[in-house]
Amino acid sequence: MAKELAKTYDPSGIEDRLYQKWLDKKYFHAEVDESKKPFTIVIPPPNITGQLHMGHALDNTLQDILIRFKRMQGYNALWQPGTDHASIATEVKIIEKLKEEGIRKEDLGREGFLERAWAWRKEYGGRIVSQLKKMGSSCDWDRERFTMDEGCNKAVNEVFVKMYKKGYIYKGSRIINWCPVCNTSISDAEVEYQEQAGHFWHIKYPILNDDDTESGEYLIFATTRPETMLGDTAVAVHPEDERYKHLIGKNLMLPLMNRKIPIVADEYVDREFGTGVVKITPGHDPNDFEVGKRHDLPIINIMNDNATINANGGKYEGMDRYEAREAIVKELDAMGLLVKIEDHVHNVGTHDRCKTTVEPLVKAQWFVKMDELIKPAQKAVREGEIRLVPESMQKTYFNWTDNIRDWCISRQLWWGHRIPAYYCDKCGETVVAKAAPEKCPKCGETHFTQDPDTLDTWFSSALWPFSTLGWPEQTKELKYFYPTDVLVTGYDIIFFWVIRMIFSGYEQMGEKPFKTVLFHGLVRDDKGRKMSKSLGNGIDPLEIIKQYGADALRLTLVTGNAPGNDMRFYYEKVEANRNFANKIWNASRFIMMNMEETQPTKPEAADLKPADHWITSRVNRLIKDVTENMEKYELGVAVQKIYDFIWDEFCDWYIEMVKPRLYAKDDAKSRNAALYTLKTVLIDALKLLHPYMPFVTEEIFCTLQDEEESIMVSDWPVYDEARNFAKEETEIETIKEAIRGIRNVRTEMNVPPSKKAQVFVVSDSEEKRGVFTGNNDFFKALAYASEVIVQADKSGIADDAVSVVIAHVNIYMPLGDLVDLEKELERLKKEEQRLEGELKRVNGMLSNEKFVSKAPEAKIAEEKAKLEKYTKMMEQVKAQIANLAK
RNA sequence: GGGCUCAUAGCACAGCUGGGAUGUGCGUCCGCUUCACGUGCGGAAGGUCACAGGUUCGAGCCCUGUUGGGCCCACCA
Repeated sequence: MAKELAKTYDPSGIEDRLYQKWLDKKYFHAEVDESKKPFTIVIPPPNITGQLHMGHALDNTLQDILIRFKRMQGYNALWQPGTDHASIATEVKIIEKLKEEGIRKEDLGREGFLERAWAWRKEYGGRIVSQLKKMGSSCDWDRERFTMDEGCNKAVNEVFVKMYKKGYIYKGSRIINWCPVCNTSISDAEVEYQEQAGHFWHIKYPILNDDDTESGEYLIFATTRPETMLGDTAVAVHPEDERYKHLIGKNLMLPLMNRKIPIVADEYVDREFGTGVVKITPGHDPNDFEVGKRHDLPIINIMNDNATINANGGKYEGMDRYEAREAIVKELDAMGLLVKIEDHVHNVGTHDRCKTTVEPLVKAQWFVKMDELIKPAQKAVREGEIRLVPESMQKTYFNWTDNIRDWCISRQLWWGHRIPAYYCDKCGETVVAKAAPEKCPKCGETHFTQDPDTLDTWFSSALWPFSTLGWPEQTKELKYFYPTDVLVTGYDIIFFWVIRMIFSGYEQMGEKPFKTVLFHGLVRDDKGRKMSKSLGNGIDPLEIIKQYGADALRLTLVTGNAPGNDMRFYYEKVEANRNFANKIWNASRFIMMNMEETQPTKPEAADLKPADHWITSRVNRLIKDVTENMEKYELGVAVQKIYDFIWDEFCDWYIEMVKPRLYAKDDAKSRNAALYTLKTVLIDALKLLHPYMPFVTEEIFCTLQDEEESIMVSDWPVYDEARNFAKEETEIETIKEAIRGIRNVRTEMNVPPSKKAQVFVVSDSEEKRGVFTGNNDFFKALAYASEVIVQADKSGIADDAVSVVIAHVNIYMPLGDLVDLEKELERLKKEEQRLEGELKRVNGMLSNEKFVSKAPEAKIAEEKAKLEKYTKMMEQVKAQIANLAK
């Protein structure tokens, strides 16, 4: 006996209950099972600092759709979840919190700070997970991992030591990006360039004679960062520059510091730009650093880690970089060395986390050498071993891999994987090992100090596809679930994450980490702007779920969107999708109300009507299309088809067609056949929809079946040739066309629905007449007919009856006074015109010799059929016009 | 400077390997208390598929160029 369903679908309450049921039944859990084929997705681990935002919502919806789809198809589906320690993001957050308590991280010391950090993780780390659950994500939570858990740490150490031994990891002094606020180095990828209004300070340095006396001549140049002059060790000009050629090799006096510096020649200088003279500060500018190397210039570091001037800055020691800038400009001006100041807009590198202007500094850091490592990653994508969806992302991918630079992996932070390098307290020997060494291999000393730095967050994320499956242990999970099948992620982290996982997979596992990468875009606000904290235009997915339900949100995020494209978020769209959930709910409710007394049984073939075959054939086709689309990751296209099928074909047509049979209780067999078809087609549609809208579909499925079984572990529908009914499809299409024509005419004539009329169906084709007599039950109802009369000719039909012309059939409705003959004539003339156009087009094509000789036969046949159809329709319309004119 | 990407109805978007602009949501107009749903039903209006060439029997889709958005990388001091 079917349960009673509420009149409108209310997701609140239902969703949590169903999710709990799925958890209790362990449906999300996957165990290694050699008898089944695995299908694996590893989650892009959200930051433990994170709050669920629309980006997560989209990312996780896509993954959940794929995993539920494959699970229903019979795969052993594993969605491996976990979270990321997000070193900088988290450390910044904790420091902020400490600040509220008036504590600096140094006060706590490393141990104390880490204690706080772990406590923080314990308190907030689970928040994002519980939020993902609200989305309906079917992750195997029993396998939840954390990028800094014991296993991941083991994997990190293993990789670090191995790559160090291979020479892929090295320590070197390089100019790196330094964030003076976070007090750490950051990688190139973490630098964000911002346009800022600044100044060009034009400054001149005195040129020295060979005997070091001032020549009275000057070299003028411009700089945006005058304070760096304290660290200048040269001035460069272009070797071919006629203006300065004679000065090359001479020296200048660096003002304020009173240091003699050379004039060097370097191709790097652009003669066209400014005065064609560049001051060289190898310690504080990446380009200058390179110039310095070429000319063997000394590197002078004038800055402390907090961006104040150090002892090398002479009397400016202790000043902040901007304070020093002001003081220096003032003094140069006083000395008459400041030529002019210009306004200048330029790009300034800032730290993407805290927006502080980064300071290029020369520091000893750990790097990963990329030139060899990247090769298999390039090859894999080039040769199709790894597929990127959409394919156009390959271009971005190669743009990155082709220009790759060594990866700075050390961070001067405490929260993260500590670098497994140990320095001998006595002789300073470096030992890289998974654990602290017993004694120094060089001097035998037993005391070591571990490198204080930690690793870039992405170092552990790069190992995620295999570290989560147990690597470096050779677990059965690793053997079974690796390589994973799909990675779903935003195109914005191709470089940060995707590329690094790929080369790490090949290097550590000797195998790709995943077969396909499905990219999605950004979720923007309704004006197309990025959602951001600073703009305050972010929309909280949890709020949407509360208001409209998770299903409506999920559908909103995937419909009408192609892979890799950005999308805009509209409340109206969510509302529309909420309405869709309600629509299915009510259709199901209707079916169940009609099944209250008896459950339908499988009908005899003879009891099935054309309409039943039609909808069966349609859903069968839908199964094929949707499955194909989903296999190709065309998730938005697939769900659009399901939506259209359910709303238009199933609800607006089939249910309406079947109503007369449900209400007429005298023909039990026909009623049973209709109910059976309603139920089976609905179940098929629900199954197809389930990956997208897991909650409503489950609730209805369970109520409909009246059992505890779950749709999420039911079998995915399979296309079945035996459920194809081409003849009935054409038949029903004819009836639909007739009904649409009748409705159309009636609306145009302002005939109220309550006013029923006789409907004459005239056709010289016996077959066509059969179609109408065979479907009379619903045709009569949907055509607002008081009576349907099917006959071979026009006898007995009033001359002023309104006519509807469809292919091979003429329909007449004697509406008497309700019809304005003038208007009717006008309508027919319009129809005549339309047909004329159609005929012209078809004839044009068919009389084109080139078309007939070159186009495929099927296409030609199609056009010929149309020609015949339109010709016939034209004859009828012309006859009717002549008739009315009488 | 280099690369990528987009331009389709008033708005936001789909449109698979080229075959009548096929379509969705919102909006607009007209009509409907039809016993599942007004979170609904029926009907309608609205598009030179940015522009200019080309390939083709045939182009929204392929090629070239132009214009105008967006993104990424580089960072000329």
